[in-house]
Amino acid sequence: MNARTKGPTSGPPRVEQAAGRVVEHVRRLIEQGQLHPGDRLPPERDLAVEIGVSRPSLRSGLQKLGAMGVVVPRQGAGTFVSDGPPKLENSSLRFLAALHGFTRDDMFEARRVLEVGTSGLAAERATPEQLSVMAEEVAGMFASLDDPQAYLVHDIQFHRSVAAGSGNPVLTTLIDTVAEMVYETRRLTVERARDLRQSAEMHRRIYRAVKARDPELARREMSEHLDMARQAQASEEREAKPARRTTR
Amino acid sequence: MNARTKGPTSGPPRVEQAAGRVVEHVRRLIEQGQLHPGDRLPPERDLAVEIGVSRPSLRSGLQKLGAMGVVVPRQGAGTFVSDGPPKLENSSLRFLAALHGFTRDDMFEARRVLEVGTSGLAAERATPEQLSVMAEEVAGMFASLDDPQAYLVHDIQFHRSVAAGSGNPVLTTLIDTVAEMVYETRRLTVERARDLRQSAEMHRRIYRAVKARDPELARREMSEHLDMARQAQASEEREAKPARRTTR
DNA sequence: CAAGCGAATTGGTCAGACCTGTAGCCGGGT
DNA sequence: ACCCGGCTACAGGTCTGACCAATTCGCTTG
Repeated sequence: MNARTKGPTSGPPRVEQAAGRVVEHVRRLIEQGQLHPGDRLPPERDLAVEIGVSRPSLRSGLQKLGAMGVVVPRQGAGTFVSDGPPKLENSSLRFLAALHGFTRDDMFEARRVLEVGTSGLAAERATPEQLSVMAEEVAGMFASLDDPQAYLVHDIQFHRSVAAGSGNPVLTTLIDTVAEMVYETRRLTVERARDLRQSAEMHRRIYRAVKARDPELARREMSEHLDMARQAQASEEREAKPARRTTR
Repeated sequence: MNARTKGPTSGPPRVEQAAGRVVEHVRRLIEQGQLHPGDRLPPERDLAVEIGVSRPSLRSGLQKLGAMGVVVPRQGAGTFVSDGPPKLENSSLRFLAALHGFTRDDMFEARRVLEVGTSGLAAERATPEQLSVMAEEVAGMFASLDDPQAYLVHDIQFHRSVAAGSGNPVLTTLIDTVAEMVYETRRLTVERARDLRQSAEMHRRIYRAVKARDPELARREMSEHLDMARQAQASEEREAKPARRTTR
């Protein structure tokens, strides 16, 4: 029975997973410099032949790459290598949070470690252009003290600009990933925020420390700010749903 | 049921991606506590019917979840919710590195920001058990000064134990992800390492600072150590391929 | 020459079939 | 009575082939 004619192809016991082969193949193309951000991949039908797997398998592999944020498919147009800012798929952290019970405080703490260190680096290296972006965002915050949602956008952008000022894309990516999760929650509660002016003031102090090239001060201000922000959000949440327990 | 008869007439622009639906469905199961780490998912054929997509589409979704490290398929047995330590798929960072040209120094710097902050937290909170794990790994390092590969394993485990000592799973996960990439390279060059004794000595100093509950000192020692490690690896690499010219 | 239309291209999905690996049942041998 | 071997149902892994939906772009037409 086992000796019966093999299936449609010469398929020997391939231990290689088809989807995995696809990922490997694309990785090789990228690492060999044959594929750059923004490039279009070959059509699925061609690529499937090229790699030697069926189209459904190829598609599984592309889904995998899509989940990693490496490629972006556009129906009717093709599949493209991601060209936006580097970003780990945030849903990944979401799942880990749900599976292992990460708390909001854990997130905030991780963010604090990341951003405190990064703000110090930014104070050492931020370019004048980057500094001016920070300044604009601070101004934007002061200009939208009566519009919490708009304020939140400037808040996010300010932190991104500080991260960018460090000149380290790895740190920028990590901060984006963690911060996004925090902000996702915040968006729902920010309407209840008070003391937006005080928050804007703290951002301005961070900016001034960075501009003054004082890493130590920048770290201290950032640390203080994030600690305050954590408490603020906790209080907003308590107010929003006093009976809400931790979503385990 | 719900036969989505998509007649050419009433066809509403259902942009719902099949694979996306699968991910959403599983996420809901997890967040509702109906699926815990280690659990087995329903068979693909059943799950496909339950969600209302075809099996190939379901499989695409599962690949996506697999790429995020949420589920682990085992041929013949079933698909299981990951129960190991939380971990972002490292290949994700590999791709970002290849796509956006992250350098080894960028990685080391990110690691330094993460681990310096985390070692401070560990100094404040590590439990006696965690401290003893750290001590064991330090001992392991001293015991394998003449076996670079074995030394490297203890090195890795020591850093993990310090991260664990912070009690913050988010930080632990992030450090694992970044560190893994660094070690991946290191494994190839560690044979050329010199000064393993000095490295072990530095680890011991970190351990003593953590045990002494001195966050400031722990941070300083960790920072110094990682800076030294970065230089060591750079020198190992230069030695490994001195004739390597611009191949890019 | 410009606007509009339709065919070719390309991703998105489905259905059915077959192979391979795993785990548990069951019988025979010890 | 116990243990070991093969057998079988189950579950994941893959393929073929087809059709739908969105986009692009060349071609026709006013």
